Amino acid sequence: MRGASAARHPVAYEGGVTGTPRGELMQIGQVAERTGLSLRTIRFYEENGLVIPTARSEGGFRLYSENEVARLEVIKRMKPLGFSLEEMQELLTLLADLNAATGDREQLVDRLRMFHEAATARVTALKKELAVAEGFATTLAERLDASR
Amino acid sequence: MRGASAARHPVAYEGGVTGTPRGELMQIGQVAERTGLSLRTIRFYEENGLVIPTARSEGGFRLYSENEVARLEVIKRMKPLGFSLEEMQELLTLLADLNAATGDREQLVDRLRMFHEAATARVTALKKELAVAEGFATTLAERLDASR
DNA sequence: AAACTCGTCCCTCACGTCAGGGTTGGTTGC
DNA sequence: GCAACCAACCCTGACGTGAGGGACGAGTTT
Repeated sequence: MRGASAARHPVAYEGGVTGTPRGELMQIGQVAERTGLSLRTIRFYEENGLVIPTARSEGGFRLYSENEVARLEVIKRMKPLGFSLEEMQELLTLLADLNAATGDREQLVDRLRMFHEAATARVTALKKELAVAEGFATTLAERLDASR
Repeated sequence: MRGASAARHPVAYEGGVTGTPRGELMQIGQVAERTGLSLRTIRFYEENGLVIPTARSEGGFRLYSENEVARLEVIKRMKPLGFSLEEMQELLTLLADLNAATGDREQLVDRLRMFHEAATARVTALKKELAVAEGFATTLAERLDASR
């Protein structure tokens, strides 16, 4: 059995002591476990250029570093905003570019502003949805009460 | 041109004075206008047994009564709860059956309770999503601030 | 004639699911 | 000391799903 088997079950996967001694690469299953995403989803994200493994094993296994995991976590945070995968990719590279502090920040910041606007718009939409959902839930509750 | 043209735009569709003189049937376009759903969506709902026109014209046009419009409004209220069309249909008939006060209410009420539970669960999920969305939005705002 | 509607068909998005085969790495048998 | 084996893991590819969107050519209403 492989070392993975030890981490497969509830044996702690803590910082570098047992599991993956910092700097080591993990394969897709471990990434899925840590991010809560499905293997299929992670592969799908790759198909769409969102998260590309840093390496492949001899036999073709995807190998990821902490970097990719972080990227996936960001994506998870973006999801409720309802952006498409394409938009998420754009935003991710946009943020990276901004961090890289390359020349013409103007355009970048402009696009960032647009994303921010879209985000707040979506937030208000979500609030509205939530209100409707709550309303319907209480309607159901009343019906329940009525027919008791 | 149909009388609809007047109502097509923000002319109020108020109680039976101008528009559709109570008791009259309307065709799909008018229903779409009133509910804010697309024609395609309404037809799609029919395909799935959710809302069936009370009648058809000689030539096959769908004709709806206020009843159907009400049903569509209920569906609209359900949507944020994330139920599938099948579940929505079930819930709709369930509510109708309950109103009809037929025999074995026990089972019906039980199912209703399940729906209510699902609804509240979904509400908490929505709240969580909203929180994440808000969090990300402020993250974006901070980035914007930082690169100003 | 203009506006409206019909049914049919293919498209989208973000995955789920299934099939069939390959890889990894530890343990056995020789 | 090394081939065989095994379980767990992973691969690609293809098709399915849910909830519609869009386009089309033809028919209907007004």
